[in-house]
Amino acid sequence: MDVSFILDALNDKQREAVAAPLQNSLVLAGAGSGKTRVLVHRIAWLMHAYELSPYSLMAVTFTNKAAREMQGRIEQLVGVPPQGMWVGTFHGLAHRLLRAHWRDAGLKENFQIMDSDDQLRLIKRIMRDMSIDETRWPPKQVAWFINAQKDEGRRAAHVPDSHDPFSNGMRELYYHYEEACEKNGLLDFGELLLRAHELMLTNPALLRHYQQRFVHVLVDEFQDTNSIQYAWLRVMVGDQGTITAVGDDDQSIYGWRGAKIENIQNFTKHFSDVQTIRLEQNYRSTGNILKAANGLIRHNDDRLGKELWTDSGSGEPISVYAGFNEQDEARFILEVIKKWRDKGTSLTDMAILYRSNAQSRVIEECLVREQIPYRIYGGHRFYDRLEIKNALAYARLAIDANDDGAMERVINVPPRGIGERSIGTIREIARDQGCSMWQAAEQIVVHGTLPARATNAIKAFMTLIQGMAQTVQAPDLGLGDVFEQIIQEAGLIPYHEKEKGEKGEARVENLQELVSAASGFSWSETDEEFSSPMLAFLDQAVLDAGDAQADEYQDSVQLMTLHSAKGLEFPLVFLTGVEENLFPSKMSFEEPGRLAEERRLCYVGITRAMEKLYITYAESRRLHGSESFNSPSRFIREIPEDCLEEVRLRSQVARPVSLQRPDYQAQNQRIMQGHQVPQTNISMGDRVRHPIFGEGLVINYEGQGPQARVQVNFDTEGTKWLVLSFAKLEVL
DNA sequence: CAGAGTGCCTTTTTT
DNA sequence: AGGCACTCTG
Repeated sequence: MDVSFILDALNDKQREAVAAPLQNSLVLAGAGSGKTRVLVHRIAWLMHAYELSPYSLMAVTFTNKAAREMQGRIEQLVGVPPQGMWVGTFHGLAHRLLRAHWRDAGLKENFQIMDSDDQLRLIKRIMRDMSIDETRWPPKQVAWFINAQKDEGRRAAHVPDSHDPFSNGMRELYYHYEEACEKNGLLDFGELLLRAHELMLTNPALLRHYQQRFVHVLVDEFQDTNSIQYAWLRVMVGDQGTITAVGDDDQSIYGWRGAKIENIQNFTKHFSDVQTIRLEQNYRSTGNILKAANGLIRHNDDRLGKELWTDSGSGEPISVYAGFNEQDEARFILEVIKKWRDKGTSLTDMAILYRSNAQSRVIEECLVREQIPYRIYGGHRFYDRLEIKNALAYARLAIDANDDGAMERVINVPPRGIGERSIGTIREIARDQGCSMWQAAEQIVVHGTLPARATNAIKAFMTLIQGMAQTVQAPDLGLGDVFEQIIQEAGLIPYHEKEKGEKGEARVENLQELVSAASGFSWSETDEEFSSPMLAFLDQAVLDAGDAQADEYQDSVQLMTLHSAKGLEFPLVFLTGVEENLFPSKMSFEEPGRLAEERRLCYVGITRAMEKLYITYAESRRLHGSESFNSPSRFIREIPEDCLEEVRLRSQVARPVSLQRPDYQAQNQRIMQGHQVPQTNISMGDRVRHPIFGEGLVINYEGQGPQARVQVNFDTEGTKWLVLSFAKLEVL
C-alpha cells in the first residue's frame, strides 16, 4: 500500500517522529513546530504501515476542542472517520470507562458528574449540616484541598494525619464529602480520573482487556499531565503497549492545578526504550519573535533543552508600549487594531491576551466604544451560566425526581412561594428519614406538615415536575423541543425578562441558545455507553465547556487569557498587562517553581504571534477597585534587547527608557507627572478644573501648542477630549 | 415570602 | 469593581 501521502508533506524531523518504529517515543515539539500534524500523521502511519486497526488506538488530549480537532484532521487525512478509535480528553475517556463499567467501578448506574460549581454547593451544604465555621475553613479552600488530593490520587483515607488542626479539619471534611458523593451518586472532575484508575487496578480481567486492546496510546500536551492522569496512562499502556507522548516542557503552565512537569522530564526513565525526537523548526513566527521567545525561556533552569528556529525572515521587531494607565493601554491597542484592519487584516487574525480575566473589561469597553466586534474565550462558560444550569436542573429533576442537587437548585426558581423556611423543613425531613427531598416533599403534602400556602406551592411545583417528566419521556419529541417545553413550563423566560438591565435579555438569549444546542446535539457518535440522548447531553454539558457557542463565524477580535491561548496562533498578537505583580503574578513570588511557570506562560504568549507582536504595560493600573503602580515586567528585560522597539505614540515625549532600570518605584512617580504637553503648561497626570465638567485628571493628549487636545477623565462626567486653546482648563 | 438595600470580602490561571 | 451573604421592609 502506498503510504507516501502520509510522509510527503513533512520535514525530516517530523517524518522521523511519524514513521518511528512501534515503540515508546517522546516528541518534544516546540511551539508552532507542527505538533498536531505529527500526531495525526502518526496515527495514519500506524494504521497504514503497521496495519493497526483504529480500534487498537487511543488518543488523549486535554481539551474537547483539541480532541475534536484531532478527530477532524484524522478524518481529513485518512478519508474516513477512524471507527472504533478512542479519541477524547482524559476526563471524557475516564467517564466513558465508568459508564461502561459502572458496576465494577462501584458506582450507581445513574451517577452524575458535578462541575466545580456543583461541588462547591455540595461542600457548603455538608458544612452547614455539620455546623462548621466557614470562616475557619472557607468552602473554596476545602474544594481546592479535595481537588488537590484527588489530583495526587489520594482519597481521604490516604491523607496523612497531621498535628495541625486545620489540615485535620480538611481531611475530616474530605471524608464527609466522599460519603455524600457516594450516597448521592455524584462524581467531581477529579473523581472521574481517580475512579477510572482504581477501576483498572481492582479489576485485573478488565485491565487485561484494555491493555490488549490498546496497542498504542498517543498523548497530546504531555507536559500538563498530573499524577493521577500519568498513573492511569501507565496502567492503560501496561507492559505490552506503547505510547507516543507529545509535549513541550517549556509550555507547561498548569502546575497550579497539579500538572507535573516531571512527568515529561522523567519520561525516558519511566518508559523503556524511548526514542526522543525534537521538533525545533518553527513554521509559525518570524525570526524576531522566536529570538524573543528563546531569549526569555533561557532564564529557566531544568529544561529539556530546545531552541526554535525558522528559515523565514526576521520580520518586524517586537513593539513595546508603555501605557500611561490601563485606559491608555487599551486605546493604544485599539489604534493599532484599526490600522491593521484598514490595511486589510481581518479581525479574527488579531488576538489580545492577558494574564487574568479581570483585565479584559477595560479592553472590552474600548472595543464596544469603537464598535469593533470581539469574541471572548473562557471566563464564564456557556454551560456554567446560572440560567443554563437551572434549565438543565429542571431536566435532571424530570428524569430523576430524587436528584436533590437539582431540586435544591430550582425548587424556588422562579420564585413560587417556597421560601427558605419551607425548604429547610423539606431538607430536615429528608435527612431524618434518609430519603430524597422529593420524597420528603411528598410526605409534607400528604401530612400537611406546613401551612396551607406553602403546601400548595409545593404541590404545584411537584405537578410541574411531573408534567416535565412526561415531556422528557415523550417518544416523538426532539431534544430541542423537550428543552423548549421545559423552559416554557418552568416560566424561565418571563422570569428573566423581568430582570432589569441587559442581563435578563442575555439570559433569555442563552436559553434560546440552549434549545438550539440541544436540537443540534448528535447522539449517535457518542456510542453505546449512554442510555439516552438526554442523559448523554446532560453529561456532555458538564464535561464540555461549550466554548464555541455564539458568533463563531463573525469577524471579530479574539480576547482570551494566556492559558486559553495555548495551541492557537494569530498573525497579530497583543500581550497586555506585562507588569510586575500582574505578570508575573505576585502570587508566584513565594515559590521559585511558580515564577518559572509564569515565564513559560509568557513564552506561550510570545509564540502565539505569527507576524507581529505588541507587548504593552501600564504605568498605573486600576484593578479590583484600587490603583497600583507596577514596574514593567522582568520578562520584558529578559527578552534580547535587539528584537524590541519601544513605541511612543506621540514621539515628542521624551520618556526615560525604563526597561533596563531596576528601580522603578520612584521613576514611575516621575513618569506620572513628567509628560508635559509640548508648548503648554499642562502635563499628563495633572488635576484640572473645567468650568462645566468640574475636576478631572489629564490622561492623554494629542498635538502640541495651539492645536493640542487633551483627554481628561472627569470625576463625574467621564472622559472627554478638549482642545486646549478653547477649553478653559485651570491646572490645580 | 419576595425584593431591595447594605456591608463585607475577594481578587490567577480551569479540564 | 463586583459578587455574595445577610438584613430590612412591604
